[in-house]
Amino acid sequence: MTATAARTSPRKRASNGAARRTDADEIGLDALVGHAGYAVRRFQIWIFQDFIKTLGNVDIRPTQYSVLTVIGANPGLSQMAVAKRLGIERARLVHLLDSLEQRKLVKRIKSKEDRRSHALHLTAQGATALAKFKRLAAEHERNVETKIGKENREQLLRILAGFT
Amino acid sequence: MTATAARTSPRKRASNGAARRTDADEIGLDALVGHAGYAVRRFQIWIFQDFIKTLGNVDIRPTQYSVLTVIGANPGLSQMAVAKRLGIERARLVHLLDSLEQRKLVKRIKSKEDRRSHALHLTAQGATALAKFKRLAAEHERNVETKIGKENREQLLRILAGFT
DNA sequence: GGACAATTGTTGTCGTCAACAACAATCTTT
DNA sequence: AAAGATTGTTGTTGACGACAACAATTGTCC
Repeated sequence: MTATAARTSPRKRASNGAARRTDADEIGLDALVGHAGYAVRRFQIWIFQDFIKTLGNVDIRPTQYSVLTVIGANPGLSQMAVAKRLGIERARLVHLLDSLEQRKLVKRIKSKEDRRSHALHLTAQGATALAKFKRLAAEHERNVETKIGKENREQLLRILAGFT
Repeated sequence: MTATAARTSPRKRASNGAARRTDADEIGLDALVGHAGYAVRRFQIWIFQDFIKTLGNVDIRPTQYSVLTVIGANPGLSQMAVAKRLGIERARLVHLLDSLEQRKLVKRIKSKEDRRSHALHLTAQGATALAKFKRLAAEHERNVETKIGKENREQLLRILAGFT
């Protein structure tokens, strides 16, 4: 069946169909090449791994970094606003903030205007920490440049600017 | 409340620091803009959601599609080879194949050459199903084109070709 | 030829993450 | 005042990546 040139063929392919190139890397992807989603996914995994490794000493993951950055740039936002801006669920943000608050990087201040919501702020410690994180994140960004090239990275940012 | 210009202050920022632009979308991202990882992540989420929605009727997710595609293009591969080629863990592939085998799309054939390994093949049903999946995937790919533009999509594929 | 290391598929655990659903407290609307 | 919407919270589910351990089998090395 399929593309198997079975039986009498000189190329080793057993009748049960076990191909003998298991270890080699010449495995075709067929339709997968040309799928943007596949390439983007693989690249996203690589980029996150590099981010996690580069910020490994300070133990900050990409999502945590994005939360800290938004709060730092917009002090006083509510959890709902941060979640909506970053495209994460408010249920998920609760745990993220629990962690960041335990580490004394962020504080929740009960709003007097809307007693349902919390105003989010960096602590003093959080502000200085974020400055360090940003330096490491810039280092990570240079790794990306090295990987795909300076112009390619800029083109990528232009192409995907609408998703930020 | 939200847009309420609170009490006497002209500029809305209470003493507790609750900013009054919770619902609006003019929230700065500061350092996040310029981070390739953030843009790529957001784009990847969008693209996967569109894929899942477009292939929703046939209940096929991106990872499942990639496995079927590779097996279809390279019949007889071992699980190890497929896992390595797609960059997924062989432990994870076990569950994926369990599901696909239950749905009669894939079959594991015990290899006689290496009795540890399984030769992976599409079933006849799996082959015809994959043809349908590919048509739907092509439709999804057109959605991507519509979203970011034809040339941008092609540039993206060129830039990220090294990760496939 | 036989001990030892490596590989393959499998099972299991852990942590991240998206998607929902439900809930109490609190606004908003009418 | 009553009904509806919003905010933060808790919980569940499932996909996914990363590890670790294991039995069966193969490869290697002496």
